[in-house]
Amino acid sequence: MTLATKYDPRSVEEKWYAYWIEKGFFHSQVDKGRVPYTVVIPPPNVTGVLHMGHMLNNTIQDVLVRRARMQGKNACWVPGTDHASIATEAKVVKMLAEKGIDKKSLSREEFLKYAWEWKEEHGGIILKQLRRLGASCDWDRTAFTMDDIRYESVIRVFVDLYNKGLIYRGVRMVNWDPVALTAVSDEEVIYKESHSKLFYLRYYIEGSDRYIVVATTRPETILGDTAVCVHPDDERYQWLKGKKVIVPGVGRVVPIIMDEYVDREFGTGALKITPAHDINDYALGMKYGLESIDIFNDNGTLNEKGGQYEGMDRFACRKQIMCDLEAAGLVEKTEDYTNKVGHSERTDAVIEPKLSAQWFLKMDSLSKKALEVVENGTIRFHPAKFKNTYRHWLENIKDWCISRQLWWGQRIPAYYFEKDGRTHTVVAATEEEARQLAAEKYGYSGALRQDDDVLDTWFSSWLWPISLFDGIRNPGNSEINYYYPTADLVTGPDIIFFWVARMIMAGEEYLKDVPFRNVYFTGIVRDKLGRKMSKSLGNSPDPISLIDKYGADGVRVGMLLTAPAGNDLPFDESLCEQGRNFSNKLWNALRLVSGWQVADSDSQTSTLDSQLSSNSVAVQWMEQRMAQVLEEVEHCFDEYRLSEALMATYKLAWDDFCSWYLEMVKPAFGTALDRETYDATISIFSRLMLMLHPFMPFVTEEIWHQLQDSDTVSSIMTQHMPTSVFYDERFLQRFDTAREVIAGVRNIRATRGLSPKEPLKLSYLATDQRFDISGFEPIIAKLGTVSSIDSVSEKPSASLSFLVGTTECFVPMPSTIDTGEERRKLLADLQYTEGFLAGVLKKLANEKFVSGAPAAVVEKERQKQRDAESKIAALKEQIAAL
RNA sequence: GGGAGUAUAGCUCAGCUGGUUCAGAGCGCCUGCCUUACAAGCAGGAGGUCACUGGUUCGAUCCCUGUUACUCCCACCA
Repeated sequence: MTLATKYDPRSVEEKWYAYWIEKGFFHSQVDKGRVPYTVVIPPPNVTGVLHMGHMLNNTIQDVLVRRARMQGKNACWVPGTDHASIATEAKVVKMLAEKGIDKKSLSREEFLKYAWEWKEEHGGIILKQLRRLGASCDWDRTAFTMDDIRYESVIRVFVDLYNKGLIYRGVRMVNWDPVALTAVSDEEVIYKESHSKLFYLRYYIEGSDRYIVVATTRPETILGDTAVCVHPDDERYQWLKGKKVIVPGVGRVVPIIMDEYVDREFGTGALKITPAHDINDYALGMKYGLESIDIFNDNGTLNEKGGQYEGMDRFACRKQIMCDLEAAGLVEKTEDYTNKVGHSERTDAVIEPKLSAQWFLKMDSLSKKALEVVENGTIRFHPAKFKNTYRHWLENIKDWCISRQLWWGQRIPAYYFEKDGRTHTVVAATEEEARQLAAEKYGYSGALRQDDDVLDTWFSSWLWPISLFDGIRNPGNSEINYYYPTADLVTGPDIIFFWVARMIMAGEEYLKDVPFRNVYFTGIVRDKLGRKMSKSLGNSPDPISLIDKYGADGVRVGMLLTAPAGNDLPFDESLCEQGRNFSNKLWNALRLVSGWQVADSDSQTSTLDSQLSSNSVAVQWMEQRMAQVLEEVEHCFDEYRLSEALMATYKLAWDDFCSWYLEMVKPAFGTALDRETYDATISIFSRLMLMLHPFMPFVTEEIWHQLQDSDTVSSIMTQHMPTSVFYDERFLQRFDTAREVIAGVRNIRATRGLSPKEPLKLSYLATDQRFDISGFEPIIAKLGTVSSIDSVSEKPSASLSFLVGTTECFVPMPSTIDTGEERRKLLADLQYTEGFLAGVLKKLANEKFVSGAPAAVVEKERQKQRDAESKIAALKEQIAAL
């Protein structure tokens, strides 16, 4: 069979992925005889499309999962999607608007029908895209945070936590998103620096022509002002005690209050109080019994309390009101000011603090346990620095606002009814149960009204590792018992609070155990300029086009090569190119090997390659080198250093295997390779594919198959990952010496203009016992094109030399050599070495060093001295010989 | 305002308990090569005061002080 010069990923990838699915290799089921290895995917938004962050994240998961599977573990990677309430609802609303349908004109049921249709149509694209990447998810288990099992789990948990007294409803100041028209949690508010203005407004004292100046960034909120506050110890304002002021432009008379909350240094030291629109003002309002005037509609426009500004948008109102105040002479001055303004994570709208009735989850007891398991190492973070972030958040945690004024999500199972002039609440999983409860507790049997709100998306995500195995509805079922806790979680540090911490809480609450043992935090994928990849910047490459261009293996390698845990990943397409080149390199190694003629030694001895003697040494070396790298790789995986593990394997394959090993055993043109070496080569090559398979699933499967007797094999996926065995370090070191000799010869050829084809006679001065190339002579001869290797006691005349360690090696000097150039080089080397020796001697002359340092260190220094001295002598001789 | 982290070759990063794995890797770059596996390649090579400053030590890229620069997280200063 002839193989194409270039590796073609496309056909190979399609073929093998279909094969893997067909054979059910990704599927896992409970098997008590095997150790489980579970990973749950961070569920992407159901309507999302794959971006580079997903690529990185899922590549890492796949590497871990495939490796575990090959280690004989029962690997189970559960995929799924998140309903992403706000994001998805916003998309559906937008889609409807494009069709000319206003959400407000629809009933809840009608809207949800559209939403589910949309989900069925557009949902799950991202999971299909993951297949292109090679993700070995157990697709039979694909879940959705709003499918029946997950929906019911969420509802049950809500009821349970309510019954435990951990969930309560209350009127609080919450973060209101005026675009999505819902409350959001503290974590969903992103504070961004913004260039705004600080306005200084005059508040006249009632019945006086004196005024005080108050600074504000939000002049429109004066419509809701119900007090002005100063510091009780502020000398400037003592005279204001008990006075009242007139809100500028509004005319309302409000009291002056005095409270230590006020920062005397800021602005004028006087603060306007708008209890309805600022969290701190709200607290002060409560403290002093102030009226709370809400001036906004839910969508951020002014309501009827806004008087003449009614119906205006809050920002338009800001401008207008300043205009009007200016005209009325009520503005003292305006300054540029930089402050942080909260934006909605989902809609980017400026968050409005708003007083409303919401559901909250108490965090005190939940967070305590969650902190403990990370502190005591039951769960390990990689990198560990995120423990700090985690601790800080949990120690300062506030109750979680879990209700959202949306329709797309799990509807809160709280039911209301009126009896005896009061509103009562019952919480139950179904309306039927709620009815019973109402009857039992309150003797009520009329109609119930269900709460309109749905739950925060994260209130379903936090159960993910449990609900995927139905561990909420069926506690103690065989799946949850077997697969939980999961092994590794791979996610971004940006959702450590949203998701990681809360999953830990849910795990402790419902299974009394952690949800995972390790958390691998990936970095953020950035572009070459260090900018975050985003749609608006247009700097995010489309992952699928990258796969089309470089192959899935190429892209995977590209992502992994520069992605140490927790570090941001400056993505550059050339990395994928490197990955693609590597695939191709492996492919061509296959082409080489499969083109070899093989001869059994007893039958066709005469046609065997004459270098046979070097082959067994080569095999021996490659085996040892592989064992060494396997050990290194195992160590890397233990510490979740995936990019290092890949790089070590990459070098083993490219440098050691291709550049050295294959060159060593490669038969001369027209000759055959002995059977023994051929078999060893196939074996080594195959194991190399196993080592690379977690990183590059497709190309390794393809090559591995071509290396086997095709009728006896199933898949590389079902093979066992090789493990490190004993290797002889001294042997490997001695081989490196031989490598240096070869490099030395090649260097001389390259720099002195010697033909690469003309054989050279090599000799060396055997003065240093560390220099031991015995057994490697045939290899040196072959790769260095050397016709003879001799140990000599004297430098041969008319020769060029190079040093390997302290040993001088020689090749005959060609007549064309430029002795002047040669002399300059040697002199420079001599000068450097003399300087080096001087440093060593100085150190040895230091009495404190000789007596203070360990004997071994001093001896090393003495060795350096001897080496330098002999090198200097050698260099001087060479110079003289010129 | 609080906390954490980073600073090593042109770029991205290793360097685990201070001492020949101490100055490394990959990419890039330079110079030769279309050597019958691979130019998506082969061979060779050049690049660094280990951010700056003091200190501890016989000895510091590594430990401690301080400085500077950048990054991230948290926080209700209008």
